[in-house]
Formats: sequence, structure tokens, C-alpha cells
Amino acid sequence: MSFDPQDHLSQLLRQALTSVAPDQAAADILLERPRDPSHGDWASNLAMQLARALKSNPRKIAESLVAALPPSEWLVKVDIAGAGFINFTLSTSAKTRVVGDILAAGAAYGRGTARDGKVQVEFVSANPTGPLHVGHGRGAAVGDCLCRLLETAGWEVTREFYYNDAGAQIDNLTRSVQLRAKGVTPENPDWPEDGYRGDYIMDVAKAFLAKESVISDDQQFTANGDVDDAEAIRHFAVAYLRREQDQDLKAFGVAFDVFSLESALYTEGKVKAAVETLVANGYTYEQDGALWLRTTDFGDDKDRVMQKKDGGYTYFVPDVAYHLDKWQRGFTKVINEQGADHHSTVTRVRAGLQALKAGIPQGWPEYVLHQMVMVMRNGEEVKISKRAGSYVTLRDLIEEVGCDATRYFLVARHPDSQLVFDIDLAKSKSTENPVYYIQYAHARICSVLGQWNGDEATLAKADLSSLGSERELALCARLGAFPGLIEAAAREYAPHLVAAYLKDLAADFHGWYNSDRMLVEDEAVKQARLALTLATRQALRNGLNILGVSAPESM
RNA sequence: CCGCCCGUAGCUCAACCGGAUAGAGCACCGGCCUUCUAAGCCGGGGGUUAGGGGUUCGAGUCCCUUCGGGCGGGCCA
Repeated sequence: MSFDPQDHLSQLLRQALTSVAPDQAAADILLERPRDPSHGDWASNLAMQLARALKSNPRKIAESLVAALPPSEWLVKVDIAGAGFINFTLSTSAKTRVVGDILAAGAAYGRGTARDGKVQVEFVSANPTGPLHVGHGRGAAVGDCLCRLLETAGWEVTREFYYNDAGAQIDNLTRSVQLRAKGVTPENPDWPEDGYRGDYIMDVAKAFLAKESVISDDQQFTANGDVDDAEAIRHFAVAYLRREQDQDLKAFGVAFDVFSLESALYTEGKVKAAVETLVANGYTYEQDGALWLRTTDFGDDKDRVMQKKDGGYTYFVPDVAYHLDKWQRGFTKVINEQGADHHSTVTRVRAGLQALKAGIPQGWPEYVLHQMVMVMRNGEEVKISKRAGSYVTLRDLIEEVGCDATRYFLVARHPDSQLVFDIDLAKSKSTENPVYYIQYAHARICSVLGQWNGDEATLAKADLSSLGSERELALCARLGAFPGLIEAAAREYAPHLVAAYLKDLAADFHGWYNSDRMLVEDEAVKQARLALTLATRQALRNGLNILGVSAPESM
């Protein structure tokens, strides 16, 4: 049973509160770590929060609370400071016991208790019309790290990839490959205005002509080489590009559990069924030869066309059908990770789902929208244009920068913030690369433990009473903050917090490493320090694992 | 014109349902390798948190507004 000081103090305060102000006994009790160490290890603003309700001076309330606080063996001091903060100072043994807790928990340290309901995270969802670019990379990094984070926090997570394999874009792709196979190049005046111009189209065409077979995670198809067989070209191109994407994702450490195809929603009648329900529920009307959905009933600023004059559905209709399907598959919690350039779909999809009257909650599904990635190379912005074919692929990045650094760079920023990916900077294997800083801490630890060459399992029971320096206690405090950090990052869908935490943890370790030796003569001191060292390695590993970044034993 | 996101040190970014003196890295200056990896550490300078107003014990954080940047607002996806 691990010791959680925050929980412990919270209980003490709750008891004090119950006796001091019984009618406020249900008030929220917030405990936080003060920035300034002289303010103790934990602080509560409870007295200030209660001031209004109790119509009393916060400091007075604080005094009553402190007086009513049950005794605790883990506390050495409680004082009142500032406007009415209650500051708690823990005993050294209370601070260091996290080391034993971590060594006992191992890879499970930071893991939350199992939650009810299963979560689905949909991300990347790139259409198979070309290689994945940096934007997809950000989606892959954020989405996958979010999944790892949610899993760590106790959720059962399904990773899903959805793509359009049948629409106008695929027709365009098919035509582009067909033309290439017939020897027409984008420079030719006959090349369609919106045709795909990238060199990869030529690769697809060549492979088709060579009657190659391709296998991806969800597709397989053998080309017949017949340039007039558009259907075969379409199948082949989709399978080929899906395979390319799979290879990139695999190299990026991302794997999906489920692939969903837009075409299946049509062939299985799910689109038709959704439309019929919307009509039956009375949320549609005809105007200008089209069928409209009254999305303004659900917060949209204008109604949207569902069925075009030509009879085809607009893109959000299959989206609605798809999400109904997700709901019917039992996912009470669904998070869609997408680029912010698609944020206009959020309102429409939710409106469509509400109009289905299927008992779906209003805010379902949830969205994590990442802002755009701007790529810099040689100090200049690299324009990303799929049709022009001049863009930075995820594969390029992984090959040039490495999987670890690429993942780290793409996930270390708040998804809401635009991201400048400076290729030259990320490529440089220098101190400017923060991922190395973290990995280096891990490698250093491995090196020390290797030189000690003892049985790591024995450290779990080490006597920690010799720990107590400022740096050691700061490191212990950082280690103790890990579970709470996971909880917060999972709650806020903010994997970048893990990246920031690991940097801080590495900094605490490097600082301690440089000030004290671990492999000292005194056996008790050595055991205690090695235990702290091992616990730090465990936290680094667990954190790096959430980011999908490797933890090298040596560098 | 409307909607969403962003604006924090020279640069790139943190800051846990609003907390105490806003923190790191890079860059710059000065120190530390006969001792566990110097991809490291220690010290220093650097800020009106874009501007203004409001809410309250307390605001980078919430509300209003102005400015600046990005993305959307197709019977495209």
C-alpha cells in the first residue's frame, strides 16, 4: 500500500473541517505544492475558500482548522502564512518513502485504477491519397501519446483509424495514377488541374504495371496491370498508399486496433439508415433541390446541406453515420484527434448525432484539435501542398531526425499551440535537443547501476533514513508528483505535460548526480542513494513509455 | 463580417478545476572533468504575462474589449 501525502493531508483537513464547520464539511479540499520550499511541502487554501461562507477572517479560520487537526506521525510542522494558507511540512521519512513505493510498483507506478467504460481514440485518419506529412505526424504523436496516457490512467483504449476510400479524392487519385501509368506527366497540358502531382504517384503506377501485390494492415490487393481497369487501379492505389502509411506509422511506433472505411458505411446501409432517421425525426427540409439538416437547432450558425442536387451526400453525413456506429459499438467515451483545420465538422457531427435522438450526450464525441505545424528548413518555411508534391513527409522526418526526437518534438507542445518544426534544429544531435537530456539521465543511471553491479531487487527494501539532502528530497518530491501528473494530463488530454515533467525530473536527477556520489563507501548511504537512483529510472521509464520514446541504457 | 485557437524573457516553450517572489531550455557572460557518462552541473544578466477595463482576499489563468498571428465559415474533405 503506497503512501499518498496529498490524500493523507486531505483526510486530516476533512476531519478538522467537520469539527470546525460541520455545515461546510463537504467543501472541496485542495492541496498543492508551494513553489517556495519555505512554505512547506504542501499547502491548502481551504481557510480562504471558506472565508466568504463563514463570514470570517481567513487566518482565524485557519487557526481553528489547525487546532482541530488530528495528530499525524508524518507531519513535523503545520503553520499559517500569507492571507491564510495552511502550510504542511512533512517528516523526512514521509518524503522519502515514495522511493520504496516506486520500487514495489515498478512499471505500474503512476498507473490509475481501472475505469468504467471503454474509450475509443480516433486519430490520424488520413485519406489514402498520399504519404503522411508532418501534420499527420503531430496527429499520430499526440493521438498515440494520449492513448498511452489514458491507458496509464486506467482506461481501456481502442485506437481507430478512419478513412475515405471511395469519394471524389479517390477518383482523383485513380485518374492521376492511371494517367501516369499511360505515360502522361503532370507537366503535360492534359494533366488535370486538381490531379496529384507527387512523384509517389509514379511509384504507384509503376507498381501497378508490374502487377505487384501489396499488403497493409487492413488491405491487400494484387495489381493486374491493365491501365484501362480503373476499378483495379483504385483498389491498388488505396492498398498501396495504405501500406506506405502503415510503414510510416510502424516506424513511428504507432499501431491501430481498428480501421474503418467510409465505403463500408455505404455498403452496409449505415449512411442510408442515418439519413432516414434524420428525415423521420423532422430535422430536414428540401430547398433549392437539396436536402438540408437543421443543424441550427443544435447550435450551428447555419443549416447544412446533407444531400446535394446530384444525389450524393456531403461529407459530414457519413461522419454522422460513422459516429452513430461508434456509439452503438459501446464507446461511451470517444475522443477524435484531428487537425484544427477540420474544426468546423465538430458542430455538424454533434448536431447530426443529436438529431438522431439516439440518447447520445450533447458533448459527445470529444475532440482534441491540434493546431498547424509549420516546417522550417534552412531558415525558410517549407510549404506543404499534397498536389504540388513538395512537402515534408513523416518518413523524411523519422529518417532524418529519428523516431524519438520526432515524437518528442511533436508532442511536447500544447495541441492548441501552433508548432514550428525546425528540421535543422531537430536534426542536430546537440544539447538543443531536449529529448537527449531526458534520455541521458536514464543512461547515466544505467551506467551507475551497472558499475555497482548488485542485485537491484534488494534495493526495494533499502533503509532510506540516510536520505535527506535538499536535492534528494526535491527529487523524491518530483517522483511523488508523478501519479498526480498522469491523472491531470489524462484528464486534460494534455500529453505535453508528461514531456515537461520528464524534463524537470531529469533536471532534478542531473543536479543531484553532480553534487553527490552514489557509489560511496558507506554501505547504508550507498544503498539508500541507489534506491533513489533506481526509483528515478523507473519513473523516467514509465514517463518515456507514455511518450513512446525509448529509454536507452547507454548513449 | 462571423466562429474557433493562440499571444508569457532575444528565441522555443512550461506554469496541475484562480494561489504566495511567473519557471525551464537555447542563446549570452563567468566557473566545474586524476573520482559513478561534461549529451552534464553551478552562478549571472534578462519580464508592465500583447494593450486596456472588469470579477475577488488573490488573475498569466475567468469575463468584456482593442490589437496582432493562425485556421475555418463551399451542394470540397
